[in-house]
Amino acid sequence: MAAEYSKEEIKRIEEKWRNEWKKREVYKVSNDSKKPKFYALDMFPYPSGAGLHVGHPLGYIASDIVARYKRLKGYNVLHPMGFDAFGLPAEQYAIDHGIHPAVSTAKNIENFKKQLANIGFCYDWSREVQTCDPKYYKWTQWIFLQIFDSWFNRKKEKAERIAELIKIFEREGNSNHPFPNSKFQIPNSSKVLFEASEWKSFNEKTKQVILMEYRLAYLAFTDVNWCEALGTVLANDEVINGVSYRGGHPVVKRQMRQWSLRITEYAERLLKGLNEIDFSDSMKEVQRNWIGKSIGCLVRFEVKSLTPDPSPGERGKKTSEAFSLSPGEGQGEARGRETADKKYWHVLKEFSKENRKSQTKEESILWEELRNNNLGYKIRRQHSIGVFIADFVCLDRRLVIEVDGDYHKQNKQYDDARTSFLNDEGFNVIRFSNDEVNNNLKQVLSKIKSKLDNSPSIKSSLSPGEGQGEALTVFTTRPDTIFGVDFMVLAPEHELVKKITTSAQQPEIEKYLKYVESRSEVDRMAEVKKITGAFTGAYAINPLSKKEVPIWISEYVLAGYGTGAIMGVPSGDERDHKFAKYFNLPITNIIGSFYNGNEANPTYDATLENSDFLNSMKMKDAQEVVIKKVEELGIGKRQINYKMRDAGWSRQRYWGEPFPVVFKDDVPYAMKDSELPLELPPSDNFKSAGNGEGPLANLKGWIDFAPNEKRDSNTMPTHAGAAWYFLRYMDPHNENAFADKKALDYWGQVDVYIGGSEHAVAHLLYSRLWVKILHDLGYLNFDEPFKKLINQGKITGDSRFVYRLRGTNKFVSAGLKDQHQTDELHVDVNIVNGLELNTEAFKKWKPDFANAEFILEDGKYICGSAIEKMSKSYFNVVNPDDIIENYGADTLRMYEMFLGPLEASKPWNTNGIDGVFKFLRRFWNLFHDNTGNLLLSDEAPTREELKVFHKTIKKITFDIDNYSFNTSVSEFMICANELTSMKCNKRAILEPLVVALAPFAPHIAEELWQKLGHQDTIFNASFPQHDEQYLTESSFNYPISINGKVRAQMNFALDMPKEDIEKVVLASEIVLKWTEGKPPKKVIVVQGKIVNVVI
RNA sequence: GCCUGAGUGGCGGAACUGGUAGACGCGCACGACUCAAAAUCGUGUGCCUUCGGGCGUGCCGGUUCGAUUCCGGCCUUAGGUACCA
Repeated sequence: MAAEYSKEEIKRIEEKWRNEWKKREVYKVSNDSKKPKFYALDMFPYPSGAGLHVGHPLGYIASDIVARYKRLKGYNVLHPMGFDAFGLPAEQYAIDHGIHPAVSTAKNIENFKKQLANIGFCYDWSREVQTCDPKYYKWTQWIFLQIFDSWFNRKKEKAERIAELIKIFEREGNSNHPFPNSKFQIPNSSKVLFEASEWKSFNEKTKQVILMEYRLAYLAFTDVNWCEALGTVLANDEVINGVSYRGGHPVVKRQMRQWSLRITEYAERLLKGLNEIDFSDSMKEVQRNWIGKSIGCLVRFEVKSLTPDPSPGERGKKTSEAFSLSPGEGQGEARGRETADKKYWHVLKEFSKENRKSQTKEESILWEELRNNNLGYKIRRQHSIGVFIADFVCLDRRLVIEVDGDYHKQNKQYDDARTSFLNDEGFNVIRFSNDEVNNNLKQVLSKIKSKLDNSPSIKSSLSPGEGQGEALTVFTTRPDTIFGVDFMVLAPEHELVKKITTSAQQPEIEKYLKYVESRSEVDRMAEVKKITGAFTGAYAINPLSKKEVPIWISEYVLAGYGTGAIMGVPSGDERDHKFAKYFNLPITNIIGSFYNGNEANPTYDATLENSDFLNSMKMKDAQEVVIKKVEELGIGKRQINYKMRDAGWSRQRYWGEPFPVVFKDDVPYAMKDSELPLELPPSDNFKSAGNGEGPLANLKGWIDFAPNEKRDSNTMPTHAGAAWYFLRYMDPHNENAFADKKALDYWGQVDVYIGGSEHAVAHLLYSRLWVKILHDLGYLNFDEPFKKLINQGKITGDSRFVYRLRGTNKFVSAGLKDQHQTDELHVDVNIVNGLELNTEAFKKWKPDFANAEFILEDGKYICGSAIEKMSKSYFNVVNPDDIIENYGADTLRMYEMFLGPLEASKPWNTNGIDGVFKFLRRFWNLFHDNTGNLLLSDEAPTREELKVFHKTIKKITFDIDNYSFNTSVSEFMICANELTSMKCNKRAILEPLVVALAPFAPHIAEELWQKLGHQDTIFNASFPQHDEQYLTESSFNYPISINGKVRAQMNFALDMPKEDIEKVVLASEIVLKWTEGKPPKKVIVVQGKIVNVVI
């Protein structure tokens, strides 16, 4: 059986083992094993029509090596593969070529699998998943429904079932769990809170609308990125610089009824989770930026030159006898303006004054307890709300506390009317009898306290200006600069703009609003730094300095972030500074010499000036002081904001998962588990149905499938299927659950996940979200999917160019091109050897070039070159199939690893591949004599041979554990070189060495293993372990350096004392030559490392 | 602008917590085999050099007996991100 490692032999070996592995089911993985588990996962590919180029398998090879290595190390290894098979390109292809996405997708998958098979991966194909398979997406839909059936309990910071929420509403209303979206109000009401009794009185639809506001998957009108050309909505991360990431079509903002995932509720947990997982710094940073947490402060500014035109109308009609309700007495300032009906304010004020003077005994008792922040809340008494005067009220928590005199007892009807009015105004009412106050004051107070504690603070939930007078609330991360506020800026869309604009400024504001409206997202992106704006005519009063500053509107303030309003601090903020300069607004310097008059300085280090009580304070310290101050004054509070928005989850597309819901009376209801999957109906019309409806709307019978019952015409984004596929691999054929609990618990987290960094935000965040939700609902015992993530670098292409003389069919060699007028053309890298063009192949390459003529240099045509991304249009694509054809899969695998660190991006250059091929041949030859016959010796290896072996195993084990594959390939080469020069053919060395090589070059290893006489696959063997005893040395060759430069080497025993070494070194000829006999300044001896003589 | 990486021979890249810079491979040069070429094998290969040595890890400076490695300041480059207050 003579054989050399030739092209034909490689083909034979590789094909043989691919078949044999399949036949013997070598890579089938059991869920039932006593071994420790290891889960090595690749990002599953989207099966594009273009097929694989050499860049694609890079990560797959790395994970394959890890998987095989871990298996040899005694782990039960899950290493699956599947396809992210729903998606836009297949659908676009269908529209362009009339081929159904299911057909083209299946064909592409077939092709991918063939290409992958050639490389010899150890995937357990019996676990393959395809996201477009109804058996798979049944569970994508099912998980979606679990999310739909969940809400986020902020108190517990976790998801819970909607049934749980309904119980809470039935018990206590929503005061402990206000709407996640502070702008939402109960339908047909302006209220944001409701009582248990009210919940019960709501009709079904109202209840459903309210519940929708809590669901983690919800349907709502949202601002979406609408791409007219693609006829669909795109997620924020699918829009780049105002155009679609695929195709580069313009994208505009538009309001549409869309499914969204309430990922914002998980912002903090997604952020915290990053600390527990092993992702690269840059990857974590990208996610942190995306989540965009900023800590700051809300501050309310009163609007001054407001001439309100209150329209009490309805309210005024309600009982006017109300004025005389509560007898009372006391002092107190007139803050009622904010809640009182403006028309009656002057009357109410008088009543309040009167009342305070004649307080009941019980009221006095309670007031003593409530006043001066005794409960931690600011309580006012005899405060007018609308046309009523409340006994006590906490404005921030919107709670009215009343002590009923005898009058109320006799008139229950009256109390109800009053409660209902106060509820409408957004207040909760809590009542106590005189008896309770007299006899059980403690309980009364604790009831009040708990009610207050559980009510949301209005400062966080109110939109600026809402409810109370006209005021606007800003969000700032720099409260320390509040004395530097020179103007206010509102987003053009801000609701207060209409209310505060003076008639004089009306035309200007309207003109500006028109301008803003006319600008597309693309325009805005392109001119981000352009300064525009308009003055409203109104002024705001700085709550701390009392300074009046003008209120402007401008595009640079975004409606969607913070409160849509900012305080302009030109000395400290670049944008504010430019704005002030442009519109000639004054600039107050609060940072002294830190401000140079020309540009803003956002420093935190300055000592404040012109800042009243903050003067001579460091900015850093002033931040806390100001936050405390505004909280004390009740005009602001600490606030955390996130940039991240909820994730749009609807696509106006055909080739995706249908939403498993049924609309009745415009309310979506979950389909039953037994009705899943809701299969994608067959269709040949993939064009958008217009009106923002998806292509499914073309199928009228499917959409309106029953009287008064409708389906959703949209489908889910590709992220849906990809958000949980790693769980399905654990138990891919389960028909009763997305995966069996036992399988989920056994496999747990993905131990290593390898894939491209382009999925940093979308896929990885959504996967993390889905896992967190499933964890909260009790399906998983882990809440981060990926323990470790590695981003393989991109392999770039090495392009070649030819230079054509303008207007001719003559091509000039690169070195001479500067002498002519030429056009640069890409040429197929496969017909260029190094830089030298194969001119004959070039003539055959394209008909146009059949008659090409060449101007050569030194008899050769030299091409130009450049590193670019690998792409068909650059003709620089290298197909792995071609490499395998010439060198075999083992060589391809090792060469891809040898190219450089896995995470670095690097250019592909096939030239170096010979080195790896030669190594494998040399390795093969160690086992054979020069006629190709197996020739092994059973003699005991020498100490030198053992040393080489153990050194190699040590290094390779270390390198694989650290994902440093390029250096392990080097180490194998060194080992093969050394053993070759020793002419080592000892079985005791070579047999375990084959096992070590097997993860990298499985085919050759398996063949040699068989030749060594083994029946079973090499992958059931054990990875060799190194033994330190063969590596310990008794002496060391010390480098002797003089003034840090190595001048000589001297061999000393490792246990030789420093002093002795020093003596010998100083006495040596070489050192004497440098010291010229003078005593050295200093001698450093580091045992086992170095000797340094300083002279 | 901001964030995160990276800058080492002709090229891809090594160098563990500061300790012989350039492992391994490609390329190149020379040699062997051959009539010759290819393939293969062997030797050499950071730069300069007056052959003593000098200079060298993007640049400038610092710490140290000793710095690719640590610190400060810059430059270049890749990727991410952006009127986010």
